[in-house]
Amino acid sequence: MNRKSRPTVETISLRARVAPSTVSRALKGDRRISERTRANILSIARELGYFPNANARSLVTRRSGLIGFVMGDVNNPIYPEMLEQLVRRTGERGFRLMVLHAGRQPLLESSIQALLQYQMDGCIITSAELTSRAVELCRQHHVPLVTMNRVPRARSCAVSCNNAAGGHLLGEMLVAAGHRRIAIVVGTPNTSTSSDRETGATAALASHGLAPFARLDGHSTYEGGLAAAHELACRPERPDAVYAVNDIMALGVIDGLRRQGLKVPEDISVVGFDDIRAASWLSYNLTTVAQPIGAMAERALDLLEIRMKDPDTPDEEAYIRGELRVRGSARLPPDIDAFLSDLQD
Amino acid sequence: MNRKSRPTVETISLRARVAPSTVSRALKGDRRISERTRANILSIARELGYFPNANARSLVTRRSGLIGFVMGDVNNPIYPEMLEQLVRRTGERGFRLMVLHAGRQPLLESSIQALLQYQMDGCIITSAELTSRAVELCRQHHVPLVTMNRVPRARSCAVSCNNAAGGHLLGEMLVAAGHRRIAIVVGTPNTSTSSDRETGATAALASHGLAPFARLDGHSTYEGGLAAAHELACRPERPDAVYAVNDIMALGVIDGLRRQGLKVPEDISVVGFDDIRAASWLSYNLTTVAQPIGAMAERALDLLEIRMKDPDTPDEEAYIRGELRVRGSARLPPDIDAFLSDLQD
DNA sequence: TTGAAAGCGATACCAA
DNA sequence: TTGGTATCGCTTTCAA
Repeated sequence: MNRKSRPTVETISLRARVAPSTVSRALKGDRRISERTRANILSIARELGYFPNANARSLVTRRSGLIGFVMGDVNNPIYPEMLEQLVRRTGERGFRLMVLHAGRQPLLESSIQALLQYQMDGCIITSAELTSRAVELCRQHHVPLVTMNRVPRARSCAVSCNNAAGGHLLGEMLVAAGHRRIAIVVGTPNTSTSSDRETGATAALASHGLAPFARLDGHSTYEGGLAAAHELACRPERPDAVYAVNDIMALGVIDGLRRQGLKVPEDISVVGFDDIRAASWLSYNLTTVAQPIGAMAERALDLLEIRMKDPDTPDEEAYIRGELRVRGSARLPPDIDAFLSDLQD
Repeated sequence: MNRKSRPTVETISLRARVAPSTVSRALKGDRRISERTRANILSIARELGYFPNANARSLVTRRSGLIGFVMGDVNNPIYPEMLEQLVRRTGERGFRLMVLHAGRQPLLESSIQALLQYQMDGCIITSAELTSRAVELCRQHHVPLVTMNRVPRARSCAVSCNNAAGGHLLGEMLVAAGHRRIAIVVGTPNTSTSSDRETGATAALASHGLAPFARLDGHSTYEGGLAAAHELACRPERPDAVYAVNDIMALGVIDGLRRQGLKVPEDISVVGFDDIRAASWLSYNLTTVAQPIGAMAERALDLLEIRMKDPDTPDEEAYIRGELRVRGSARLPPDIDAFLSDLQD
């Protein structure tokens, strides 16, 4: 008995005295196989510790069960949080997640190619850099693609928080709280995430006859937020509130303002967007809009699976509403309860 | 011309009027192929946009180029940081990383099986839960395995920060700074990471005739650190320093102490271990020992690759020394320069 | 230096 | 309900 080589369908078929095709069918629960043979085959398989070779299978079925994931900057905790959601949910659906890339640096050509070499059934992208090239390759090779929290210029499916609505909400809240000099710290330029969150807020301000007091680039990093705060704090006239379009920058903003001796929210309000774990840490206690990453991950996989079955399904975009998390980093509107209940409409 | 089906070796062989085997050899740079045919084949391949089918290849070579990764709690940023290192470095070595699991919950049996079904060439584990079962399966099926920052009871390769040495260092530093009532907040019970970091420090204390002032379980989470701090702050006699065996708990400790009105480090020193990004955030400015995750990732892959080539290579463990990062959360020894230069020995 | 052909392990079609 | 067999795309002997 050769213990080195693992059992295959053939091993089982020999033992069970049936054809390999029968084994294959029995193993995947084909209805046409009699209960007897099937039970027999199953027991042999179990006894042998058999499990199918995914490579051989995908060679013939042309479906690998693999989903590629292109991940953004791991220093923004929202991405690891998305990863966790995706890993669990892909597993539940019988797929596996391959991380093709992680970080701010541009996506390598070789990483995109892995997508094709391994015959991935789909791909999810949350990174900003070089997305268009990846989108192009996916289209060309009919690999279903969903961008998460990123609506690319090139067409593809997209799942996103309703960033504009969230930004609007935050803008409204700041105005309702009496703020008039509201600075905005934007993130990675040319990303829909940043611009939607920004325009949502500016629209809210505009509806009250206000314009942003200032607009700074925070590069979607803690350090960028820190630098933006320094700049704002040193101006002759300071803003009375800062809206950073994501939490990681907002934390930097808070720390930067405090270093300049300002109190948050007494001297200046700060709000963010995402609701990463650190937003609820006591040092920050950040008011923010929670990104519904669980629902987003679920929807992303839905969109992918639909297109695996029918590649001709037209692209679609899904926007899922985020939820306001009122904490302590921003002054509250005097009529906060009314304000919040108005949101029900 | 059928644009639906992708080119294969056969497509190329037909065009180049050579045998498929010749194509295969030319593509992988076999020395025996003449420069002429080889150049021809290469140009045709490029023209066709050919790339090999990894599934077909691994079916025959029995090497998939895939490395499985079992990841710990994503809310501890050290794991995403490890992920980033691993993704990049596996890519550079021509491998791909498949995330089998992420989070605190126990590893599913199905995730372990994916390791086998996809014929992974190796596996890296950083999670604590159910590791032993995974180790067992890997051994049984000859899948090289390295645990990162986790030395399991069951035998396998392991790469780790020199946790004992790091703990010792922190203990020495706290004592040198004049602390006498040093509390320790431990992490996930029964993990070598936590216990080594603890015993390293207690040994240092013992060498000065001290014992830990208290020992609390922080569950390796921010919230656990917070709770531990509350408990310590409420005692009739308080510690004058807290050593949390990882940064994420240390941040919780700091926030917890501050909520109780204590100042860090004026009233109480806090040190951690890992040097996650948030450790350097201004609100915390945490003194800690940096885990050399880049070097650890590199070594983990080394160990894996060696065993892919020669499966009989005996297990080994690698301990890489971490580096003290002196910041502002702990009182400094009066002779800090001397203390630091002593570390050179 | 190149070709022919035999697999790798599973699936799926066509028969029976 | 089951069997036989071609096939997926690539690699690898063994010959030439």
